[in-house]
Amino acid sequence: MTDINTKSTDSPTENDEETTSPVSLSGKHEHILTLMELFYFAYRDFTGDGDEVLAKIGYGRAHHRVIHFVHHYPGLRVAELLSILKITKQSLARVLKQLVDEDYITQKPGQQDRRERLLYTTQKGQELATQLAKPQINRFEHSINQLSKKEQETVEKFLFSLIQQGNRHDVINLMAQNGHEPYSDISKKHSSKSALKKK
Amino acid sequence: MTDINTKSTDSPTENDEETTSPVSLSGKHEHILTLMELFYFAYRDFTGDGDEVLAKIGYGRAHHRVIHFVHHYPGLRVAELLSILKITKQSLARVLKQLVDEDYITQKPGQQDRRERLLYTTQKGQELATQLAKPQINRFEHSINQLSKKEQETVEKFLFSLIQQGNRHDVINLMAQNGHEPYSDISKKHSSKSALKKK
DNA sequence: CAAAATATGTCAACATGACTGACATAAATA
DNA sequence: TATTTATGTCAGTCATGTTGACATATTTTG
Repeated sequence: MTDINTKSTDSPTENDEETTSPVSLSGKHEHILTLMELFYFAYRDFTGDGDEVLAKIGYGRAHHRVIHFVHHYPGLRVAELLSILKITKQSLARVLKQLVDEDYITQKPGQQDRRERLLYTTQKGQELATQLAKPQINRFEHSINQLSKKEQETVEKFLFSLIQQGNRHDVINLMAQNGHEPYSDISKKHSSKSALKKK
Repeated sequence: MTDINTKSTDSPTENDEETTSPVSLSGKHEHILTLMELFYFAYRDFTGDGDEVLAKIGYGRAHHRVIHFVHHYPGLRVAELLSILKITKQSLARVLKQLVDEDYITQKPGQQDRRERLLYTTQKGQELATQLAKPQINRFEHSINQLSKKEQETVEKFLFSLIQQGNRHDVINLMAQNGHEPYSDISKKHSSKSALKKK
């Protein structure tokens, strides 16, 4: 009941047998749903940022993600990348192979464990990574600059807390590689048995 | 310079011809990059929430998105859905057809404009929508509950500001259908020529 | 040291969900 | 009446995800 669509007259007058009562049954969580949608819209536009550049070289968003993480975490192992992206080996192999073949990424055996193939961006890869990152960084910079330091921390805390419990250690460990301090509550104990970290 | 990977000994000693200097050349925007990654990880886990339920009925995330928006905005027009999802008609048609055929969604001609096919969830569709929403709502609720009212507004403002300029009106107009007030700065003027709103 | 475990790569086959571009219909509008 | 609009549909293609099996090199373990 109660009509919603200010837009097109809605309120199915006839043949409303099985349609729902227009207004959000979700009423109770209306505010949360709205926030979820803002999150969705933000991500939708965020991921679109690199598309033009990618299209020019025949790459997709999967390539973008790979090159981003390899660029930001040089020496990343394949297993770590898989854990970050949460896709299958085969899925990664396809895009990674292209990136390696086309000289955006190189692989080097680890020194301690020579089974590992540590990933690095080449000069060419760095240039691409930088180009792809530009619009996304701008987007985030504009948004974050409208916030106070304290507010920025709030956002950071919020985003971190949205991450699946079991994945937070991995994220912390990953980011620690670039000198980042842990996040609030989580980093109290644990820190070993991560799916990301080495052995 | 400066070594990064605490993990596996990195620092490519030999054959480091074209690999990059390990540490983030991105140094300047290190903090922004980290925030972007948190955003990515949060979204990654958020979207995974419905997977089990979806798998049981042979649906994918595309179905989830469609049923979510139709459920939350009963009477949605196809054109609005296309504008929300930013995919092509054919892409939408495929999943929408399945949802209609399998009685999760029904279509009714608009009263004013009978060319329109207003979308509504059926009883069955509502149940599915509710089930799919549950884990995501829980995720957001937990996170948002850790914040003060003021902090919640900060997060909302931040997410909204991440949305592409040209798309913000559409989002506002869409959400207004469920009685939501505009967001901060943006809603000063404009409000007509939206890609979403009716004629 | 031999056996088991690990890190990675690869192959074949397949599913989902995007895309393009063309064309059709019904209904609203100029 | 002619045009535009909202929607649907067809054919074909591509990007990216999946499974499961198997191969190789290397490290770790009993």
